[in-house]
Amino acid sequence: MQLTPAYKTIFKKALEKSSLKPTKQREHIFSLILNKKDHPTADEIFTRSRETMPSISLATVYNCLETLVESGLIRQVNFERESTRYCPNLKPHAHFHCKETGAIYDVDLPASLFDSLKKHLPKNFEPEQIDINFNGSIHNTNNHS
Amino acid sequence: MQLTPAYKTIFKKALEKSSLKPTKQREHIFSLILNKKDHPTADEIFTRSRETMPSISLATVYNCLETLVESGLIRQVNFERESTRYCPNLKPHAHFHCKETGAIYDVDLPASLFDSLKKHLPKNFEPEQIDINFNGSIHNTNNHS
DNA sequence: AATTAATTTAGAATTATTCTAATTACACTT
DNA sequence: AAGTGTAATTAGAATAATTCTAAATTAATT
Repeated sequence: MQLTPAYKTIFKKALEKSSLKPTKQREHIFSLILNKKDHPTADEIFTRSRETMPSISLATVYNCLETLVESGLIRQVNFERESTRYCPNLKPHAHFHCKETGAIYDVDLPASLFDSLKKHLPKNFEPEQIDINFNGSIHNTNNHS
Repeated sequence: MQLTPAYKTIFKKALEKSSLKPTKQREHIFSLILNKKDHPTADEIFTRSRETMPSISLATVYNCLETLVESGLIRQVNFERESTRYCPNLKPHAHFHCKETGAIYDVDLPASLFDSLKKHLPKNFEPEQIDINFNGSIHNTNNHS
């Protein structure tokens, strides 16, 4: 679990901007999320972290995730009242939640779609974040090939 | 807290379709949500319910809300990991969550926007529900009038 | 009225997350 | 290199929304 030099710079810059320190734990958790692009929960991240950093605590995982979100390095994803999940994809996208398997998929969307959504807000509403979540199922395409 | 005859019919029909019974408690909670179109939490609904139905229990409120959602009579709204809120507006719309006051506003959207969102899904993804949530703040328009 | 299944109820249990207070690590000065 | 001050980490307790459990009640049907 290592950050590439490029990401290491991004990581340090983002934290410095909020005068937060680039600690071992924060870097470790950031690299874990970057290197396996699923949408893990805090608890899953805790379990994965301990494999290579056995002394880390669950509270630290929660703390680090909070600072990474604040710094804009990762995003939170919430479906209904399930555990919060974390996502390193910072491009404009939505999420699809399969109600059968519980899996979450990124769905890339053009920025223009987000813009046209914003147009429907009253003029004095200032959105900072737009979350688009699909809930449904995934059909098995038996295409007889 | 009374349902109009028209809503009473809608209420009964919707429950019958899932072979659920139109009980006093379910009707009471449905009418409470319809008559005050904010976005109350289960606990707020519990408190309001007790004013006119003092014997109702919190578990029943949760049970009733679940059946009303299943029957398609109301919608759930979730913001981050705050308490689930409930919404009687069944027209296609999004929600705006003000991070300063915590208030939630309905934002009407044309059905066409939901359609164009769906076009970005892989063909075998079948969405049942699309949630669009704005998070931000509301600017004070000091228009010197 | 009797039967059966669904619903309600109170309170216990669960679970994700946050809080608390103590310890540790780090940056900066001397 | 030692001392100082602030931020971060840690373990475990606390919180809060929700779900579960088992008993009691209600409603629909024979």
